[in-house]
Amino acid sequence: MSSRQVADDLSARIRDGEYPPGSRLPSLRELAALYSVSVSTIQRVMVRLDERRLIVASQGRGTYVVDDLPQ
Amino acid sequence: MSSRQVADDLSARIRDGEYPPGSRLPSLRELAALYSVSVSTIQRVMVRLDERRLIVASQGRGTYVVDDLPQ
DNA sequence: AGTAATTTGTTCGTATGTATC
DNA sequence: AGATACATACGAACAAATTAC
Repeated sequence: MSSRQVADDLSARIRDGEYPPGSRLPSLRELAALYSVSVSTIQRVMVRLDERRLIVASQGRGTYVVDDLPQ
Repeated sequence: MSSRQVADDLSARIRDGEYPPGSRLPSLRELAALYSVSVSTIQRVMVRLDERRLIVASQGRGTYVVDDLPQ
């Protein structure tokens, strides 16, 4: 599974409210297990979501859905 | 140097015409050497530029600046 | 109050796979 | 066939934040 596919899936889940604004996403390791891909791939996924302004990552804390989704 | 810093720098160079539309960017290894970062970081940089619709990567060929830059 | 341990994101380095030349 | 190039995987080390003691 490619980083773009996973990014699109996660983006959709965020849009659908499965991960609402302000909530914390599963950790990179957890997401890797969820999607059966490597942590490296999930890192590229997170970079995509970051560029899409959907998440904000914080070292040591976790990755959070932004308060105000674009559009 | 972070992947976002490198991505911002490369984006600016593309915008400035240093890497014009249709041209091929240096290879991942070359870029890694240019910015004194690892190839892994450059890969995340490329994902950012891909999300910004500035480049198109082609396996086995290289990474090219898109013909029509956004905006 | 303070420090050690844990968690989590970030970067690094290497190896393997796939595609192109 | 061989070399080059991007894509994914894996493991390790690092840095920042939190938790446990």
